[in-house]
Amino acid sequence: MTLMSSQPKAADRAYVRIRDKLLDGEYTSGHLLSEGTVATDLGVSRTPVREAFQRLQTEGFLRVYPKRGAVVVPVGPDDAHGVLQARLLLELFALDSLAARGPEAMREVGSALLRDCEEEQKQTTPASAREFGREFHIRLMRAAGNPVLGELYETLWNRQLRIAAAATAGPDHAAADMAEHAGIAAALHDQRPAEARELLTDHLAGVLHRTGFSGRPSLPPAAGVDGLWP
Amino acid sequence: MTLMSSQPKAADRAYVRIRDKLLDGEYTSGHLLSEGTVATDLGVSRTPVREAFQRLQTEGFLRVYPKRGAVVVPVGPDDAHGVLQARLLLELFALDSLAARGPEAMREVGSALLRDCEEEQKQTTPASAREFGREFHIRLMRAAGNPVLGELYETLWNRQLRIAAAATAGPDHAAADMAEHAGIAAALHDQRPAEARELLTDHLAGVLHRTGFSGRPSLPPAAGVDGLWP
DNA sequence: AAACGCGAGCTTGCATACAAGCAAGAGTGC
DNA sequence: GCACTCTTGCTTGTATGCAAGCTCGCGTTT
Repeated sequence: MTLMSSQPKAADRAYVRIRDKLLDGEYTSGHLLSEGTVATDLGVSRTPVREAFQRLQTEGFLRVYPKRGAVVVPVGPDDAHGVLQARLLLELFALDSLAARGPEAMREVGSALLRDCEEEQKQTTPASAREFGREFHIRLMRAAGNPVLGELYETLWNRQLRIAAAATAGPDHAAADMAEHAGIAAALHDQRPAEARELLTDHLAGVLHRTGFSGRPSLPPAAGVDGLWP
Repeated sequence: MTLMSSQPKAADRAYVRIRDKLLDGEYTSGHLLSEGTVATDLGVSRTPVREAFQRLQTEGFLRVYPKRGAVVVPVGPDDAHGVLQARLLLELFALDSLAARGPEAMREVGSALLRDCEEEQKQTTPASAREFGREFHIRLMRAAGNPVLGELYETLWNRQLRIAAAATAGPDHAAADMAEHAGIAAALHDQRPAEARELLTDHLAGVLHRTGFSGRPSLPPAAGVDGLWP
């Protein structure tokens, strides 16, 4: 009889451990790592590691070269800006969808988020703060009512983990994040969608800035509206 | 010496063949298929099939249940509407980004797309039409200049393949698609971004409608603009 | 007759063995 | 000294063996 009850699969454990090593900088950008070495490093066979490599490749962490190995893809300013712009596009869409569903929907979602923000602020740890940020934005995204975009956003979040890693590693940017989250939730609760939009834009700009990158994510204006072309 | 020169990996072949079987309806929605049967069916071992299953799961074709098998996820009206709305969001963003880059950028991209549209129309086959549609929209998306969103869009396209399969299988919806594509390209070429936006919206609505689903994909208005809440 | 238990046959998950490809370096011929 | 080749060690890709889990149905028991 086995002592382990309902153990998560070795492939999942390998995925998490490798991802953490990537986020902690143990595997540095540009480094070439092989299935075999990682497998012996984790104490498992190559098969689960291979599975984890594929997941990490689809999420943008690794790039697997046939018969060569997998390189840790470096994350640069372009990637950071691209991810934040994508988040801005999707999350503003979520806000607009929520607003279009009516004031009571906004109030409901806003109050729930606000309550959990306060709950988290009571006793927060770096780990819980990181997890809360993920929950906050994913719940906001789900409020749009489009499951397809919700799933897309989750992969997007995994992509930005490496970018955000630098941020959460800093002083306590978590506090700033939390305050901005609460502000967005409050604006939703008070049914001021325009303010929520501005606060969200500022929040993502803040995230980008706190990670050490310059610039400010923005979306292009709707093409063809008066004034775009004189 | 081996007769096969630079053979693509068996895993890739398995992926394509399984995906085609899914698109052709050989594997019907809700059907439970196992690695072993598919492996013997394709004449390879379970390992490449397993790899293909994972890819197909991330793309929304299959859902793998531990120790049970993989079920072909059914695609319903909600999925169709969600995918088309997501496409609308991303592609309108691409148009706006392109317009923001200036008139000459629009003209350049539009003329290139228009030229290839005419090239395709000269001699088209069902297979080439399907491939051309993919190329058209992906190139449009890449014109936005955000690689992250570009990759996201590709996964989105793979997701909509099952939805579009019904459409391309129909009479000759390909002709309608092609005409609408050309219209969008022409609007870009003539530097009328507002018209391009409308034509793209109509095009996606047409795709949804031709697949047998009702409704029309739309985006919510920007929240907080005057008139949203009286 | 009904309910319970348990084993057969399926499945996946992981480890390992084997083949093939790529790169770099040692060695040889010039 | 230089160039060329071949070997050696690494890597991935695929097949296979084995253990464990989940279902279902048959047999036994009550």
